[in-house]
Amino acid sequence: MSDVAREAGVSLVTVSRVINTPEQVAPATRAAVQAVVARLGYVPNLTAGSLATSRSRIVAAIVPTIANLVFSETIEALTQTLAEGGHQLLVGQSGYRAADEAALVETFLGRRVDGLVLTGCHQPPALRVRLRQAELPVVQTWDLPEPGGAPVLDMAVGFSNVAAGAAAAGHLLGRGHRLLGFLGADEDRSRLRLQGFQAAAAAQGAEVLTALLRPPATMAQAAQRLVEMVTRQPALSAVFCNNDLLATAVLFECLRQGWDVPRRLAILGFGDLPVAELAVPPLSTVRVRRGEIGTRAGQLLLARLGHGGDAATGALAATASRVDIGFELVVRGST
Amino acid sequence: MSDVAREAGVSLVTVSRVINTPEQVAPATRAAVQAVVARLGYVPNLTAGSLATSRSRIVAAIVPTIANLVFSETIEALTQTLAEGGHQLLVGQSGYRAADEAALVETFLGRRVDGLVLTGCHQPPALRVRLRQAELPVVQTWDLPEPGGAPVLDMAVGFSNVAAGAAAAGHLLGRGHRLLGFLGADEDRSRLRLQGFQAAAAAQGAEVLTALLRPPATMAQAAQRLVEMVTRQPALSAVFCNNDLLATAVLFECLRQGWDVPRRLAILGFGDLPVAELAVPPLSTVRVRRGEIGTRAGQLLLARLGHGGDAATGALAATASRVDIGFELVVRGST
DNA sequence: TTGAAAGCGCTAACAT
DNA sequence: ATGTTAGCGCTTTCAA
Repeated sequence: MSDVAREAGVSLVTVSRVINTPEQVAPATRAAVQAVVARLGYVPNLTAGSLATSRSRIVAAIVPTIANLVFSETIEALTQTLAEGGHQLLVGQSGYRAADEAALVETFLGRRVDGLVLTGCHQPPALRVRLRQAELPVVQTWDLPEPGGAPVLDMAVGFSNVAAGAAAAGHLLGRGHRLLGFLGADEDRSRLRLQGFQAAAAAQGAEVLTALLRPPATMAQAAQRLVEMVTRQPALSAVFCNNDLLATAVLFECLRQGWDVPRRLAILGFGDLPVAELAVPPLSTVRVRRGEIGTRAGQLLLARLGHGGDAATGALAATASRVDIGFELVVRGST
Repeated sequence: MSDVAREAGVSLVTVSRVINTPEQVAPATRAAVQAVVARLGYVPNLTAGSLATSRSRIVAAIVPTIANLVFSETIEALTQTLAEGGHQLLVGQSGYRAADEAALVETFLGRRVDGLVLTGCHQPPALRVRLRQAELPVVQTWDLPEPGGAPVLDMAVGFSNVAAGAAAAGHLLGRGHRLLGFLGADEDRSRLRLQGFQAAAAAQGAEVLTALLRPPATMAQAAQRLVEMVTRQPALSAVFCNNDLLATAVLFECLRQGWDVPRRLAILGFGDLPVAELAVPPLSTVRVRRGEIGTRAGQLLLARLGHGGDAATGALAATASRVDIGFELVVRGST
């Protein structure tokens, strides 16, 4: 920067202003400095800027894994939204392990990230305390705290997985099924859906067979567990798969076994991934707007970080800091 | 840090050493400092550290989109590998747009990232120059430069997409098909495969019908274009889909149309995603070890950044800086 | 084994 | 509209 200043015959601050607040610099001076910047190929050091302003323009997100369309679409939208606000995204993967999540948070705090996006709302107490005292904008995503549970840490975007599970059961019960299967990964959100699913089934005196797969749940596991379930309990007539990919695996397995879908076995998926609509028969599923979770999370953060916002806007954002994006039951041919 | 130093009765440097090179500090001092660190909940500011050392411990990666299993699995492995070496990953999405890619590179250069991972090896000349003069470790991934094309910028991990396309055609031709279909997104890697595919077909006097979908290619587009192709050219007996998801869409469409797979239409996929093996019939496909691309890219960077490496190791890494991970034709029931 | 001094490259606050 | 001064929080000499 001092090279540029010298060559342009101005001081350091002027160069700084040309880069950050060009409108504050006289057009002639600005043009001269910009010419030197271009000629020298000068790239401002954002690290130094961050140190001076104590704002990194970096946001971190922690997801269980990025190799799952469910999360990657959220991250895609988040990256996009943040980029529009001039922020970059640092990604961390917890692998569904709480210890890894805590370690990642620690690293990100060290980087002085401007905000943090977490997956889920069931952080261990120690981590909750840590985040509180860090006074860092935090958005919890994907689940929303259930009444009576731990409150929102700061901001949250998601929906009630318990309600989604209940809606899934409601649909299948409405179709006359009395023995339901539940196939999902053994992780937070899936268990919440199971909770709602079981409660709704129990309320109508129906039974639920459960298969929780070790995360990350694979399609092969799903197909195998399905066959086991049906073999052991031939009365099983409907299964709720906690992810459309698992549902697709189950659908193919039925094709292989010669089981008619939905007559022999009804299949309900989750997520409404592209495959759901195109499958034969098309999959009934619970639609969740994954991208919107990322977009809203990004917007909440940007608002908090004072993008085009005065105090009033900040206050507004604060009131709306718990966003329920809901879910939608999409009934197609598989149920 | 000065709070810690004062409380522990030592100087700043000592605290710094306890954090970065604890073995250089006397055990008693070390323990005392660590106790204060814990008590105060001190988190070292990595931004300040980066400024002082001019090493950010951040690597950036640019992919077309993260919401595609093809790339997200690479990113997953890369994140993992880098994390083991104490580096974090900043992600950027180009959306298949060269201008966005260049803008992202500029931002990342400003962050003084320690390394950069790019998708593809067909960067525009201006960007190539920029990267050269930045003297930044760069890994190009997914394609490897073809002989006669632009050389590797610095390091590369990938395979020959042209050869993969040729292998795909070779397989279908060997099955006796004379009129082949090609279904893929209109983007670099897909076009390279098309190139190899067409060349191999032409060499045996076979014809190729091409459908290039605007990226990101959707399953719905694929199903629709397939029907168009088959309707117009009933002699079409085999189609190479440039992604197993597109192949799955095509497979379902055949089921819907009542076209037997592989007898009426043979389907060859690309990638060997989990769905390929479980589909009915299981999809023949071209297997690419997506995770390994990320792992190897991460290893190349860490080696270059001097992890456990002396000059000799650095030299070794330099010689092996073009890694061909190959591909593998997996023949299953769909061809 | 520990410490003092001098930056890293930038920006905030206050001049002018 | 532009400049001066004083840091941001750490690490790197070099010295003790």
